[in-house]
Amino acid sequence: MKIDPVNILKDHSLKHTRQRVRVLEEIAMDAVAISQPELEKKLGKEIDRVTLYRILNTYEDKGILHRVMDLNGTANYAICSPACSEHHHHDEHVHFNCTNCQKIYCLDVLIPAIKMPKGFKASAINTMAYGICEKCSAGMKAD
Amino acid sequence: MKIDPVNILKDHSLKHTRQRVRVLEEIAMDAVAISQPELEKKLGKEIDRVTLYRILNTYEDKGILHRVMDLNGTANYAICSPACSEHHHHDEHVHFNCTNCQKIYCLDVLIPAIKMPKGFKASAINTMAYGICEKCSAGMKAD
DNA sequence: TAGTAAATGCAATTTTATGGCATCAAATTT
DNA sequence: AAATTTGATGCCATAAAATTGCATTTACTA
Repeated sequence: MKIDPVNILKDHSLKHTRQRVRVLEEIAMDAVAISQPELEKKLGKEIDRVTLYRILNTYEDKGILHRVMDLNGTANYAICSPACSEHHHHDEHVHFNCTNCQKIYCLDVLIPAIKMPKGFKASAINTMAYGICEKCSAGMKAD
Repeated sequence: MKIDPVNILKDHSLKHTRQRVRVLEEIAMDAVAISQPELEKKLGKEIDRVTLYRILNTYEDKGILHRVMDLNGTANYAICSPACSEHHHHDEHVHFNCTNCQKIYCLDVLIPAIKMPKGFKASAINTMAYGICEKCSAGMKAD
């Protein structure tokens, strides 16, 4: 799927700014989710720290990015599927957090249906697998 | 299952201190996981903030507690099953995070087996469902 | 019960996140 | 195209969360 930052912004009636485009470019670059600290390291020279926070929040609110927490409670971001809309995310695939390189992958595997106990009404579900990713198990540095 | 803080400490060759016992008591009290901030609020008068951090870390390392992250990246703690041991957690049940009262429940539902893509080796897996818990959907305050 | 090893509490520091506000840039209107 | 309006950005200050170092206290051992 081709990512076009300009159209994404237009579709969500967000102003087209250099900073917003850069953030989307950076996140779309990898097939994996990228963490807030990593983004900050990559973009820190061109985008203010505070602006980055605000852009990420806006994108999450609008359903452009989805946020996944890793083991350390650090936020990781990935592009949402087109099914996502404002205030309603559909990232119902399994995520994989490599314990070696820390990267988070969006796997092309759906989360199996889970029967909830009586009284519990689930509206979203999230599965994270932890282990070694393909790159790391192949012995190459994933960075 | 009956929780006996003193025995738990003994079993893991940890010194028996007032603070450590209190933390275990507090966490064992509820069937739900309790967040670090909540613990801090409850124990702040009797246990120093830093000590609480250290105790929780120790417990997690030893496999006494397992830590679950909620949507906001806040750490939540629950007593591990007896199968947990040092550096090897087995909390392979589904968690439920109520979006109303914020509590995290350990459901008595196992995480379904998930087929990993070629090259990905999962050693642990974690599923969190988000929605309304039984207490909140029954219209009562869960606090 | 004296000695030792470890846990606690406190102060200081670091890291991470948020809020206010002046300035600047993008879209809109004329 | 220039002016106007709307909102995004950057910087400053502040708040909140987490970590480190060290003196003191506490639990276990001999």
